[in-house]
Amino acid sequence: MARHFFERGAVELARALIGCVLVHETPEGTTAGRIVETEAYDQGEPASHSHRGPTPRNQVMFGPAGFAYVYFSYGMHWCMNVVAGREGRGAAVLLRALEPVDGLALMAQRRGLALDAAGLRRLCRGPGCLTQAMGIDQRCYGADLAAGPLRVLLPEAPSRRRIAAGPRIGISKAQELPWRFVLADNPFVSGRRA
DNA sequence: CAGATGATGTTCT
DNA sequence: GAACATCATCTGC
Repeated sequence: MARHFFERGAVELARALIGCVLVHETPEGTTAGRIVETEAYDQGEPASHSHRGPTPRNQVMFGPAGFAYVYFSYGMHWCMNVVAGREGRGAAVLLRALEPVDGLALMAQRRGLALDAAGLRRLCRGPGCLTQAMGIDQRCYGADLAAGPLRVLLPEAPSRRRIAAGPRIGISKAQELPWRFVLADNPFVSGRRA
């Protein structure tokens, strides 16, 4: 994926990433998933980690677009963002769910799930779940998503995308913004559909 | 199905 | 001390 693809505002990038494929090559094997749910975060609204300016944790959000912002959530889970916007703007897109595409056995092993219908649906449903399935953690902080072992690809066969927007999940501020995007009617999205 | 709750560590006030 | 961009598991419909 060319750098140019990522260089736009978080809301626009959140829509554009729906249907793209996230790949991670590790010594254990390769996993890949189609992005079916995203959320936009920008320094101009109070729900964003970048709202109060750069800190050691969020500094990559203020750098150039197309790099990974990975943070530790609730003492248990890793969450992954794609940095958006121009350098100096704290903007990023949270990946909330993937449709598993490749390396399903490795994903199931990392998640401790069986590869039956129920396990398959839960493999990458939720921001903490998809990072566990893909083997994403603090080592991926700042990773270049345009080229490298963790990267974003355009879909091989771009399907017609019906994208629905709604309020973001799990936040207490700026709840009115419809900055969550899902691939409509996709069974792998987390939470509610809209 | 919906709603409540505990586990757990980092960051900020 | 509180808040937190979560998840699995429990309860009661």
